[in-house]
Order: sequence, then C-alpha cells, then structure tokens
Amino acid sequence: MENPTVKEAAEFVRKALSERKALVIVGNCWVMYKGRASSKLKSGERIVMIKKDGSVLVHRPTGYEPVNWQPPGCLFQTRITDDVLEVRAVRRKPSESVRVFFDRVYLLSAFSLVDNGQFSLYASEEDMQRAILVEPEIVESGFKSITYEKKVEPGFVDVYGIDKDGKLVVVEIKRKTAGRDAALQLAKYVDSIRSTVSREVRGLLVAPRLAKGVKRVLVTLGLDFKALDPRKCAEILSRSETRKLEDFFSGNE
Amino acid sequence: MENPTVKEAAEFVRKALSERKALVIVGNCWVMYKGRASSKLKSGERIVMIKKDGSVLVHRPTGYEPVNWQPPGCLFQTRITDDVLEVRAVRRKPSESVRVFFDRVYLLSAFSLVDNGQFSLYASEEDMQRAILVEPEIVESGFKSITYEKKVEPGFVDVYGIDKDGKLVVVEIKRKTAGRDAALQLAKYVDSIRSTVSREVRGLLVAPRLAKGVKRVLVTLGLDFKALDPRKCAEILSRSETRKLEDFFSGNE
DNA sequence: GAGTGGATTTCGCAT
DNA sequence: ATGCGAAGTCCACTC
Repeated sequence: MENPTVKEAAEFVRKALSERKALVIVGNCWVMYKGRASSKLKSGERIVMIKKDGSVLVHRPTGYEPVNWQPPGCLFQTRITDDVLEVRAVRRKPSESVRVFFDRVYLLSAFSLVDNGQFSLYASEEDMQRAILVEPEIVESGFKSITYEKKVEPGFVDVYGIDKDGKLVVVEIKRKTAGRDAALQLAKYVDSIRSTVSREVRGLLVAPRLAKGVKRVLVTLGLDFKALDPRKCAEILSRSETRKLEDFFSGNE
Repeated sequence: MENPTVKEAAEFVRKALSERKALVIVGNCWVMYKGRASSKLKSGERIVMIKKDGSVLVHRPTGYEPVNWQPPGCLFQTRITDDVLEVRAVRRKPSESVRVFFDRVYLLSAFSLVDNGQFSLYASEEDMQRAILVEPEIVESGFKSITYEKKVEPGFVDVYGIDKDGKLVVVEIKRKTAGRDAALQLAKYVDSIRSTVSREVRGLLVAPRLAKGVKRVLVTLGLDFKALDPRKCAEILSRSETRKLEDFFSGNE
C-alpha cells in the first residue's frame, strides 16, 4: 500500500495487527515514550517495524539502533485524532508504552513471514571453550582438559585441566581482550582450588589479547597467559563439525 | 516494487545504494557473517533494512534485536549468481562482512527520508542529578546542593551539598537498583572528602531502590539511603522546563 | 585511536 | 520470577 490516507492506513494497521502479521510503516511521525525512562521524538520521516511477537522498532534514517522501541510482548491500540494515526504499544512488567503518531504514511506493508532458518554463531566464549575441549593442545603443548564449567566457590571455572608436568590448571577464557577483572576472577578461582587441593595449581588466562597493564597484574598474581584467536577456535569447531558430518554420512569413525 | 525478479531487484538495490537511499527489502534470504565472530543464518523470510549511513539490519519475524547486522559505515556490493541476489556489506576496523543472499524478494522499497526531529530522553542518571540540583528538597528536607561534577575519572561525586544541620553531604546517584559497588564507591568518596575536610561528612546514596543485602552494607559503612524514582526526576525536569518556557513567553521572572 | 562506563540495554541461563 | 553475566553488544565520552 503506497501513500494511503491516514484512515486507510489505520484500517490496514488494525487488520495486520489482529492477524499477527509483520508490519512495516514508512512515514512522517513523532514518538512519545514513557516507562523505564521517558522520551520525546519530534516530527520526522522514519521506518517503523512491528513484529508479530509484539515488538516495535522506530528507525531513523541513520544509525544501527532504533531511536524508540518496545521489546516483544506488546499490546496494540490504534486510533485517529485530527487526521493523525496513533499506534500505541503497551507492555506490562515493566509497565511502559510507546506511542507513534503518523501524519503521513508513504508505505504500509504487512507480511506473514515464515522463518525457520537456524542461526549459528561461532567463536563466542562458549565456542572457545568447546574448541579447547576439542583440541586442548591449542592452549599449551601437553595440556589435557579434565572438566569444564566446574563449580567453585566464587563462580564457574571455564576449563579445568592438567599440564604436561601434571600440575592442575585452571583456565579462564575471555573471548575479547582480557582486563584486570578477568585476572582477578581467575586468581580467586585458583585460590579457591588451592585451598581444597594439596597439589600445585596454575592459573591460565586464555584470551585474544590482554588489556594494557594486565600483563603486570598477571605477573604479580603468578598467573599465566595464552593468546588465542577466537577465529582459530571457530576454525577448529567447523573442522570438528565437518568431521562429525562426514562420520554421519559415511557411518563410521 | 512488489515481487520483483531477482534481476530487477539487483538493479533497484544498486541504484538505491548509489543514491544513498534508505532501503527496505522483504524476502527469503540466508546470511553469512564473518568478522569479530562468524555466523550462519539459514534460509528464511526476513526484513532487511539498509540505511543511507551504511548500516544494515537483518530482522527475523520475531525479537527486538536484528539477527545479523552491520554498524554504520559499510561499503556495499551486489551481484547475482544462479538467480540469487547477494548483497554484501563490508566494513573495516574492525574488518567484517555480512552477506545476504536472496532467492526471492517480496517487497523492495527505497526512500530519501528527511529526519531532523530532535530526540530527548528524560530520567537518565544525569537527569536525576539535574533534578536534584533543581529541587534539592526531594533528597532530604533542608538539603541544599553546593556543587555537582559531571564527570571525574576514575569515579565522580554526583552532588555535594549541605544538610539541614550544616553537615557536608556527598550524594551518589544511581538510576537503577543500587548494588554493593555503589555503596563501596560512595564510601571511598566520603573517606576521601573526610581526609581533606575537618567537618562532619555524610554519604547519601540516592537510587530507586537497593539490591538485596546492600542495606546492611550501608549501615556498616555508616551511609544513608534515599529512595528516589527516576520518573519523579523526569517530572521535575519537565516541570522546570515548562516553567522556563513560560518565563520565556511571559518575558519575566 | 584506545579505554571506560552506561543502556528504556537485550538475551539467555541458573537459581 | 529474579538475578547475574555475556554481547559480533552499541554508543558517547575521556585520555
């Protein structure tokens, strides 16, 4: 629907919302938000998206982020006042509402979209962990993992293993530049483990790189560091997945 | 443009991108991302938005967040292979690319949007600070603010004031539930001030509410707490702005 | 340009 | 439900 009248638009929007369709509205609008905070957006041309799960996005012509929005789970209400179309999205818990007022609509489209496509992300922190479990040698020559996500007093140890000399190794993984906090976290874990075990315990921080000054912190705390590129982990994982896939199709080891 | 052929779509997209228009594409697609991480999104129907500043959003039919995206500043490339339209968005620093492959396009629209509407957000932490400066009594009966500091690294005192008994008050503001960290932060400031002043110094934590257990921490540290809703601050600010506006129009006060 | 902290963060997972 | 931590976080601001 192109350049509909406000009245036509209102009818269309109502129908689309009741049918739980995805809605795209391009037009001139202003927006009021009230809830966790409050905001006012003055008149301008924007792209508004309303999804079937009740999420709302108001996008300006620039920027990655929506200027106004509402997370999934909204209830909608539309009305016309003085030739202005108001679309109101309300949600409870937290109680908040976004009201979008259109005085002109350029484009109005509704879709029943079907999307079952699987999304997979590689080289998250979790993937780095899995990569280390799949191929422990990337961490250190001779390293062997024992368990992962081991619960210790302050939280969770990412990977727990033994080095080539038989020393216990507590591994803390960061997908990004490791900061002072990661070092301190690891130190806590190491201390915690040491208090329960009579063996020697090493702390190893695995991350793509260290933040400035953290090297010194590590030295002070007696911890080790291993640089590891998340992409390499992604590679390892994709390789291991490929292997699995081959195994599946060939039906053998 | 509705249900264009892949070829028509490619031509349209190219033109729109070269003219720096905002582009909305609804269709069946799959997506590959490679950069800080890697991801694959299998085939499905989605809404893709490309903005004039070179940002890209791939939205599934549900959820607030885009499943794939690219921040502003991308360069684009389109091509057709085997009746599939590929739109590739590349950026440097960090080097990453998103490739969207369409085998069907339902809707294709381009817009030259003009948006100069001002956006104002109320009840940020800074707004709470301003509200306290405008109306110090909301903090405590008899409270008067002396100075405020917008930002001092590594931390900053939000507001300094004097209470009804003439004691110095250091105010720490949190827009959300205040945690243990806020209390400790405030304690540091208070200690720091005490060491430089021979007067009595109080620490006052202002926040909508306290996290569990923080009440005890405050008592231990000898700090006070005042519950303050950010929304009330927003109200105060909008009132004070209204007053200002009235002053402006009446030309007095 | 890198580092730091906030966000109407959102999202997921564990308790 | 609540709370905690991660995010391809993004973004604004300081150094």
